[in-house]
Amino acid sequence: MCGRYSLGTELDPVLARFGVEPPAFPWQPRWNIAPGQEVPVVKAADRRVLVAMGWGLTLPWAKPGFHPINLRSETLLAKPAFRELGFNRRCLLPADGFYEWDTDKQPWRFTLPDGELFGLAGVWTQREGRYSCAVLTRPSVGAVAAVHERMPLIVPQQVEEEWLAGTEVEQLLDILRGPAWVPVLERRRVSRRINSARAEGPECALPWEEAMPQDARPPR
DNA sequence: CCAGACGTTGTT
DNA sequence: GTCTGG
DNA sequence: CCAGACGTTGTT
DNA sequence: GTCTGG
Repeated sequence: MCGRYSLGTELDPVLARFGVEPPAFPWQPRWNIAPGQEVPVVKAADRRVLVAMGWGLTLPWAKPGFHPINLRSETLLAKPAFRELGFNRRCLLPADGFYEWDTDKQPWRFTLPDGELFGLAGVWTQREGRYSCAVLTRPSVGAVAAVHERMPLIVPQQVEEEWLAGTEVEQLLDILRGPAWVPVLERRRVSRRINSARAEGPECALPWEEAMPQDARPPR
């Protein structure tokens, strides 16, 4: 799945890459974005806008404590509770990396080859004036598959506009998971300091080997 | 009809 | 809200 | 996702 | 074990 990601860049590259105006909220490069936190999200309005959303959906009918951070892209449109979000409330979560833990609880970081920015597919809600969002997931492919069964759904730049504003959502979801768009991701094992959601800074992306010796004795 | 669930992952 | 199960 | 807490009363 | 917080 996708329970931690990064956006360790200044604001300007994000504005340029996603074609949005500067947001109303303050900007901080982030290397350890965790569920429950406020995250920058691109959604379509009159134009694209960059707004702050809580990661974890707040739904009008849900009991407190029910805040899905991921939704399966394969079943999204079939689920009564979520299909409306898939059709009408899609968004992108700008990222420059995401983290997955392997079966031995070791964290790995995934990026595009040149550290390029990319968008994670998401859906959003608004409740009492506050936005919230969830990241769509898919079965892992490529470099991720050896680490974890599931990974976030990445929206290639070529289809971002259709993702945000298009109407053929069902087809688009299939295409995004199809062989034409298998993302080329680089992988590296990173320091276990990422485990704590309080950790922050570029050190969160440090290769495991360089984080020795504190990482020399992993748990289990 | 009303009541109850509605998510993911991984682990058992 | 909307669907399923009883 | 992982880490960390998981209780109460009364007093400061 | 299970829930909350980040």
